Amino acid sequence: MPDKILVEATGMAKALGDETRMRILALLENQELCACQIIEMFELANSTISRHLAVLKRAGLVQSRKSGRWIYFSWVEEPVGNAQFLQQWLSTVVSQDPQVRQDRERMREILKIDPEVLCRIQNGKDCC
Amino acid sequence: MPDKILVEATGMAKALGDETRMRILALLENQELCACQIIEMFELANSTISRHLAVLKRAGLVQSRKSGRWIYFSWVEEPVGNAQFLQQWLSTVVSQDPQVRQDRERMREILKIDPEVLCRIQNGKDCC
DNA sequence: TTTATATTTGCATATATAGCGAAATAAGCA
DNA sequence: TGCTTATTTCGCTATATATGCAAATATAAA
Repeated sequence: MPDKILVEATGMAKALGDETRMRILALLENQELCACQIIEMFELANSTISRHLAVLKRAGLVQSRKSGRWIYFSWVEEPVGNAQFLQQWLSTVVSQDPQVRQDRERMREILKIDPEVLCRIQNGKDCC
Repeated sequence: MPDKILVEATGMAKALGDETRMRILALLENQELCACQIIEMFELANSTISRHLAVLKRAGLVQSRKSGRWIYFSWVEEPVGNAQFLQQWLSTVVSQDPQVRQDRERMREILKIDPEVLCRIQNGKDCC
């Protein structure tokens, strides 16, 4: 629990002030996802998504854990202070948003694909 | 109540993602202030503060009213949706922050000064 | 109407950040 | 030990935005 709560809060707000990051957080609400699954969701370079995830992590909004070859991201468990409040806010936001609903449907399809296949597509030399 | 809640939420988060704007909001929590009083608080050009206030207003976090020569800013009354949630969050944030406490003490002093005098100082030709 | 003045807008600059591709890192696997 | 590969970091460009100064706008006062 930091001393400068306002500074921490500002940093978190800044992290939330990007639509892509908001959508990433929406996907992570109830489940953890590995980077390649999130990358597959957006039409952005994997390096870009990686950066967004780093921003969210640095702000204290998500956590990550390594498992085998993959890194899984999720909302921070048992949040306190600002993180707790903002998670509650996000829950209400994402529950109402049509874009989020659409993203989640698409994520259900992505989850059916073996992560190995996803990564091969994303990193393979077989370009468009 | 907009359709794209996530977009609105992102816009509000972006508006909150600046320390000066956070401190302005903290000052406005329980009282309305005219622009010149807020300007006096920060060592920034009056145009800069004006711009910050415009950002907060456009995001739906503050409102303004004209009275005579001055324009008074305040938190939106009877907020709904995102604004309501964020006001609650801000209330908890600002209640704990030392910087905010310091700002408020200083604002008490500023409020003792006649706004006419403040504006004369801020706009007068008698520069440093 | 003319003058004074509170706030905003326009223009210019500096910094921050989102984006991509390529190279680097790190972690299994053979 | 090498080899493969999931993710991150680096170098770069383009866009966004925070800032100040000066001009414009809007309102009150004379």
